[in-house]
This record gives sequence, structure tokens and C-alpha cells, in this order.
Amino acid sequence: MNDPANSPASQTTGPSDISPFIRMLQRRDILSEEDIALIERLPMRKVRFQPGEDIVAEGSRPKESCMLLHGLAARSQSVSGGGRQITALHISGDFVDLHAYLLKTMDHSVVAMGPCEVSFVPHTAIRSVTEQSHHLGRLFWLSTVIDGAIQRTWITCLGRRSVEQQIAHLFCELYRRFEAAGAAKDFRFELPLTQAQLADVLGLSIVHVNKKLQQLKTAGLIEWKNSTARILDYDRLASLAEFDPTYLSLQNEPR
Amino acid sequence: MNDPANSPASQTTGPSDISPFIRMLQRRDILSEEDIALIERLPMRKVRFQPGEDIVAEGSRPKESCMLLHGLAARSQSVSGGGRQITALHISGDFVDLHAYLLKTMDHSVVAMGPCEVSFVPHTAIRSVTEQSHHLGRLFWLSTVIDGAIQRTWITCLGRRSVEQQIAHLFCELYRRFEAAGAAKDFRFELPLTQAQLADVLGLSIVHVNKKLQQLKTAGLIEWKNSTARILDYDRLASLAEFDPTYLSLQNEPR
DNA sequence: CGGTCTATTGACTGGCGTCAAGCACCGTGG
DNA sequence: CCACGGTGCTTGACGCCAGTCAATAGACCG
Repeated sequence: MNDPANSPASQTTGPSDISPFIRMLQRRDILSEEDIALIERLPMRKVRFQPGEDIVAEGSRPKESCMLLHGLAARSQSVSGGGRQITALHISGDFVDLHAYLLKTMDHSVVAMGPCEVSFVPHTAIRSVTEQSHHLGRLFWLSTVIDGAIQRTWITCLGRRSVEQQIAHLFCELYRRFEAAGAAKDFRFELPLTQAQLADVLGLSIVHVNKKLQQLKTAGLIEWKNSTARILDYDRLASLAEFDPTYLSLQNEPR
Repeated sequence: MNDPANSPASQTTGPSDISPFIRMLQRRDILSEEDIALIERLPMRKVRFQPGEDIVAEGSRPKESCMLLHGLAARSQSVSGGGRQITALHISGDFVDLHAYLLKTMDHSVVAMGPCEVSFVPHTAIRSVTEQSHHLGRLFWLSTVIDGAIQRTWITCLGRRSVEQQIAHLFCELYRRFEAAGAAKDFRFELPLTQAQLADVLGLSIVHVNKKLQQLKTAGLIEWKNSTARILDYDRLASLAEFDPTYLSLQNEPR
């Protein structure tokens, strides 16, 4: 089940366009010319992945971290019996497994949901940049800390919210994140997930997710077909979910 | 419900003993004399809290972060209807809300479970230390990243494990963390939680937690009374929980 | 045109929440 | 000394939510 596609990931050489990552940082704080130059000089190895492929394997000890330039990726932990739980979703501009720079051993895998374009950055280069710019060091740190804030919110959703609320909350979160990344507007965004993958996010069975999705659709709150999601009534959806975007740290503040 | 005790937190002056924090860092990497000196010179404000008191309030914008010197504390998010979810448990030596240094606004509160002794460290001092020592900067970062790893594991437990497994997993995790902190041995540790608080950790009702605890007790796996927990058969408990301590990063490695 | 993947729907079962009652313990005050 | 209220733990009855099993239909592909 859920085995990665066996076609090898295609590796491309040449310069990567890391502007999604720079824009992500600039939404959080002002970058100096030197900071931007440091990032642009980061050595990178660009790789494309097909849906379902492993980008980083659970249990491995990578020597580089991956930045997602395009697509949707997830962190996934497997459990006995073939099941799995998705613990994070990442979009274009996210420095997905930056934490592995310090953790050394992967306690989960990073998987491509849709087609993904990824840049691998050596840990030695990350170290060098953070030692040359305290400010970039803090922004890298911030990136992992925001991931943690999102994870806390997911814990609360899993533990204390109804399934409708969980789905509604996830749609609100993803929309706000895509919107901030410039990848969504007018309450519409690309969501290349299957219902089975969504079930792995929510910790539920496929059947149940399907039925609850129907309810949200017939209630006129969301649409979702052909990998395109649309929020029909954001205010009602957010109030159903008790969604408060503070945890996403979308405000630009000096760090 | 769950209102903090109305007695004001007692504030003490004088030097704090931050050795629990230093020991925590030393279990993860080697500290130089200079690093230790930098930490010992950190300005601190030591405060005691009674069970149930708020150490840091949800929604606040603290100018200092708190280090837990003694006791058990939790991060808690409240939901409508008076419920709450505990998203993390912290023990002696943990730099509990270090992430607030970068996040600025608290998306959750920090609450004392048992009696707690806390040191507040100004964010300006944290910044100064991380700019004086890249190594300490990485270790501070690491501390927040390990918190994230624990949160991921909790997500997987909430989403994809049975209640027995969740409780078993939590007992294994806490024992290994207490043991590493020197606060537990022989499979015995202090766990000053009520079953209601444990229910808020697991996202379950009090009644159900109680019944599943009985099962683990009658199965001869754990004991827990008078705030003292004991694991009777660690191997069976860990295998029931599918517990793999990798995510706790208990290995000492250069970072 | 068959095979695989995804979405959908129904029937049945079991897990977990809610409500409720009762017990044990403890500190307070008559 | 005992009555008391508060808190935490325990247990049973009942109902709903979510999982499992199963079957069907549509989309895409070889």
C-alpha cells in the first residue's frame, strides 16, 4: 500500500529559482540585500518528485534539507498495520525538513502529494549562512517554530474538535497559507489530495471523511473537485471551525 | 472552569539554580566553559506557581521566555464550551516557551500542573547569547525543534493509535524524559496529574481515560497512585505502544 | 475492453461521550 | 468530635459517532 512510485526522481542541474522561499521570508520580516545575496548563493540540488514518492525517508540521517519550490508535500509517520498519519502539509516556499539540520535522524518521512519540485541544501551551507547572518539564523529558526505552532493547532483539532470542524479548520488554514504565498485568491486554491490522503491527515477512515465532506458541500460551505478547492462562505466556515489565524504568524514583524 | 488559583505567584529574588537547564543541554551536546558561563550570566526572574496557575497567558506578547526549573507544566489551548487540549508537557530543565522569542504572540497558555519553579529570561538576553555563541544558538534552536518532534508524535498517537496505546506511549515517553533528566529510575517517576488533566492530554473524556487506565493496571503494565507512576513491564508497554524513542533525541551528538 | 484507482453509499458493529450515582479523601468549621 | 462541601476516582446505563466490510460506479490507462 501507498508505496512510492518506483520511477526514479528526476534530477536537474542548473540554477534553481528560490524566489518562493525568499518571498516566504519577506512576508515575515524585512530582508537586507546581504541576506538575499546569502540565500541566492546557497548551493542547491534541484529534484522533481512524482505523487507518492518519498522525498526524505523515515529513519535516514540526511546531510541536506529540502526546500519545496513547487507542489504539495507532507510529513508522514507510519504505524503498524500499514496505516500512517500525516503530521504536516507543506506548500511552495516552505523549508520542509529544516529541523533535520539539528535533529540528525528523521523520525518521519517527507512525501510528495502532488508533483513536487524540491531543492536540497547541504547542512554545511545552512550552518554557514546562519553564522554569517544572525538575522537569517533567526528567520530559519522561526520557520521551524511556525511549523511547531501549526502542529500544536492540529493536536487541538484532533483532540477536541468535531470532524466537520477539523475539515473546516484545515480548509481555512490551507487557504490562508496559500493566499499568503500568492498561490490562492478569491477563496479558491489547488488541493492535489485524495480523500485517502486527507483521511491520513485527519486520523480518520476514508469512508467517514467522504461522508463529512458531503455534509460540508451540501451545507454550501465548500466545493472540492478535480484537485481544486473553493470556500463558498469563509465567514461561516471559519466560525464553524473556530479558526483564528494567529498561529500562522502571517504578520510581518522584526525578529 | 480551570481557573488559576487566585493566590498571586510568589516571586523570589536572588540567584537561580539553572543547573537543570545546563544538564539538559549537556545531555544533547558538549558545552564549552564559555557557553556555560554565558548561560550562568543570563538575567533571571525566579517565580513559583501553584497547581493550575497560568505561567504564560494565551494571546499575550511576552518579553521574556520561561525555563522550568522544577515541577510539571503544560501548554494548553482552550476551545469553545470550556474544554481545552494540552499540546505539550514539560519537565524540569525544559525551556518551555522559548519559541515565543520568535513567535511574538502566544497561541496557547503555559499552565502549572503541579507546583512549579520557573525562571523568566528576557528575550533581549536570549538574543544576546545566541549572537555571542553560535553553538548555544543552535542548542536553543534544537530545544524548540525537539518540542516539535514530540508534537508530531502526539499527532500520530491521537490520530492513529488506540487509547491503550496512547496512554502506554505517553508513559514510555515521560519515563524516558524523566530518566534522562535524572528525575526517574527503576521505572518509577512522579506524575502530578489528575485524570482530568490526562484526559486533556489525550483528547478524551475523563470517564473513558479512567476505564482504560484500569485495563492497563489490571494487565499488570503500570501503576499510578498518589502522583507516583510506575511501569511494571517496560518491554510489554513499549511494544504495545510501538514506542521508539528516536524522536526524543536523547543521543548526545555534536550540533 | 479489462484493471486499477478514486469516490460513493449502505449495513452493521464497537468505541467513546454523556449522564448519573456513589465512594474516598481532605480541609474547614461548628 | 463529627458534619460539610469540594475534589478526584470509580462504575453503570444508554446513545451516537466513527470504523469495518462490502458493493457499485466513474475515471483513467494500458
